[in-house]
Amino acid sequence: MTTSTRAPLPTPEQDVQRDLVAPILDWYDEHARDLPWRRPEATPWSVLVSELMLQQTPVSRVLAVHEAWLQRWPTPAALAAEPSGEAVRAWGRLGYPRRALRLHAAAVAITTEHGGEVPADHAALLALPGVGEYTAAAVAAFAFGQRQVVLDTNVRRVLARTVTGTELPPRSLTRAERDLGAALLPADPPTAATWSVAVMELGALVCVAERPRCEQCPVRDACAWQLAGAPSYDGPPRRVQTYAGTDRQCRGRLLAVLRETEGSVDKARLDVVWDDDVQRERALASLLADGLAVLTDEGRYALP
DNA sequence: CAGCCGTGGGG
DNA sequence: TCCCCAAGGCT
Repeated sequence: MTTSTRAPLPTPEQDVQRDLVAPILDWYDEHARDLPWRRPEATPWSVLVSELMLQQTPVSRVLAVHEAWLQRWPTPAALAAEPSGEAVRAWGRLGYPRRALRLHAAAVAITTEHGGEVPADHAALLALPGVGEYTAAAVAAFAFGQRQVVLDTNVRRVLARTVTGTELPPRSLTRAERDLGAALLPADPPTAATWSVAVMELGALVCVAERPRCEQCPVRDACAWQLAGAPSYDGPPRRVQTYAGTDRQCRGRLLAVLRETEGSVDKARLDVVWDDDVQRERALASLLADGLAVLTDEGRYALP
């Protein structure tokens, strides 16, 4: 065949498409987990619920709670019709229970302001309680197939390694990372959405934070971090989050009592789960302030 | 923007 | 045991 023009030299974008994007899309096609919120029949509400639950919480612990949640509240309106305390109770031990409150508040907002339908618009999603930049982009992409830059901890780590050549991304999201994410995003919206979930999956299953399974990685040969000899992270030390003895642990103990109790409890029931009086009172006050607990007219405590 | 907000599994 | 950290958001 004859061509009237010589094929142009590959641009950097085309190199990236060939070396990074295509292999990761192929890898995802073969290795993607079958997760409920990824199935074709998954509703935007199911996706939104999953995203809130997955914030800082592993998939393995989300699965059962997500299923029970969707069974009980298949629509935002169904959840909005119940007291927020029921959301907190059904949240179980997923952690960060304020997320349950935010999800309930989001359900109320969706019901009252969006006719009961999860909005598809990024700005409208962002306005929902508990929905930040990441979650808004994720829902727009995964529930509605939009072309969005989705930058979660997995994506940031994969891009840091494969493109930037560092073991870990910066502590906070940088302009450079946003630009990089935008530059890599395929032009076609459905492909872009798949790309976003594919990079996340690679980060979750292969390009993990500790002991990455590089031997399984589809882009190992193109990985800047590998090509640089896999230098270890040299930034400022990452803050280790202490937990034992903290207010967080104390709040968790107190809320567990309320969660396991139908109705209200006497304060003595709370006093026995934490020895330090000062810390316990402070934690209880913070739960009340957060709206995770209420004080009844009888001086007892309960979920809202 | 640094600090805070839960919980449990794996190495 | 202890340490790391897992699809962030909010103030």
